[in-house]
Amino acid sequence: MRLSTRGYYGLKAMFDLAQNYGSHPITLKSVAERQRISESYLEQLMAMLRKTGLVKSFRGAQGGYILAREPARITAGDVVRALEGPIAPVYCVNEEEPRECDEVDYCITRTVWLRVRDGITGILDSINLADLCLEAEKVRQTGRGEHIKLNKY
Amino acid sequence: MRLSTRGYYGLKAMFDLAQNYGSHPITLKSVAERQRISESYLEQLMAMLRKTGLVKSFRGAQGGYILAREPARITAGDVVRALEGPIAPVYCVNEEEPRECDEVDYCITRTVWLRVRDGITGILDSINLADLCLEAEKVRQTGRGEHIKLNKY
DNA sequence: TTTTATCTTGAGTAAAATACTCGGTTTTAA
DNA sequence: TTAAAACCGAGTATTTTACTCAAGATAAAA
Ligand code: FES
Ligand code: FES
Repeated sequence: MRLSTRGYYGLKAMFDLAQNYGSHPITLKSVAERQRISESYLEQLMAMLRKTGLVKSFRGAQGGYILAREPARITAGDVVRALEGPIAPVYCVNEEEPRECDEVDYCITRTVWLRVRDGITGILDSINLADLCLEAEKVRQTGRGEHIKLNKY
Repeated sequence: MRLSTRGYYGLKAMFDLAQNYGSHPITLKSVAERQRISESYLEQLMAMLRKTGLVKSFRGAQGGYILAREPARITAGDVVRALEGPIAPVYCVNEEEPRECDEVDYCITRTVWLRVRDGITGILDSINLADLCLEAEKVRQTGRGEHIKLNKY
């Protein structure tokens, strides 16, 4: 029940861009450094994010990446779907092309995965990048107190 | 964001045992047939379920498996954890041994995964095998109407 | 115009995880 | 005694993950 590092790194990168939203393009290199992601790996992720229209890129010197729209209009769900494909704990409840077992009689368990999927998507779709920036701002002001508390896990 | 087939098959198998709860031990072979799981693969899964104390086994002729306790006291979360390990969409929010990134400053994204994890565990822990049996019973009585509706996905 | 910073593309790959299979051993009810 | 089961350990093909690398395209700046 694990996300790959694509979603993990990807959300970090998008959050980084969100925090720099409104200024000049941000270079992949600087994102990679701040977020401690391999530069060449992040290249691939950014390519996916660009292809799905979540970021815009500018080539050449002074180039870089910016969010394709306001942080408030990009959700964590958008990012995860761009990098990991449709959300589905198991094949038969895939968001896009669900496949069914042969024997419907024995598919009661499917309702479990359906509920799990809807739980996940509900949460991911309810969080946008502006929320995260706001939270970061709060953490910065309270001297990270709040964040430390979260780290009890 | 996908479960492996272990959790998928495992829940099916446990549901099968739950439906036969109270009678004689059920052979692995018959579970495998009904649920269309490879017999030798299911062997491994049952071994894991036995080691975590969710099922009891009886060897020899007329042997088989039974649930180790009432269906109402076994949750989907128990089954998934037994087969896939602690639930964690990303490493740093692992239920058991969370690892943190080096830079707490950039860990706002962690709160997302934390919420996702709690969403998943909340759902999985709230569903027990007796619930599923009840649902199956309902489906059987209403001629599967309800189940078909769910399959719109 | 040349240089340099940057994105872009495609190919390649090592390691891990997945989803199994198989053959043999042990146990136990009939 | 026999046959039906669980048990065990090893092996393996395939897929996925998590990268790396090198060459090319583009555009701003010198
Ligand atoms: S449709 Fe997937 S469990 Fe049956
Ligand atoms: S602790 Fe995992 S994203 Fe920072």
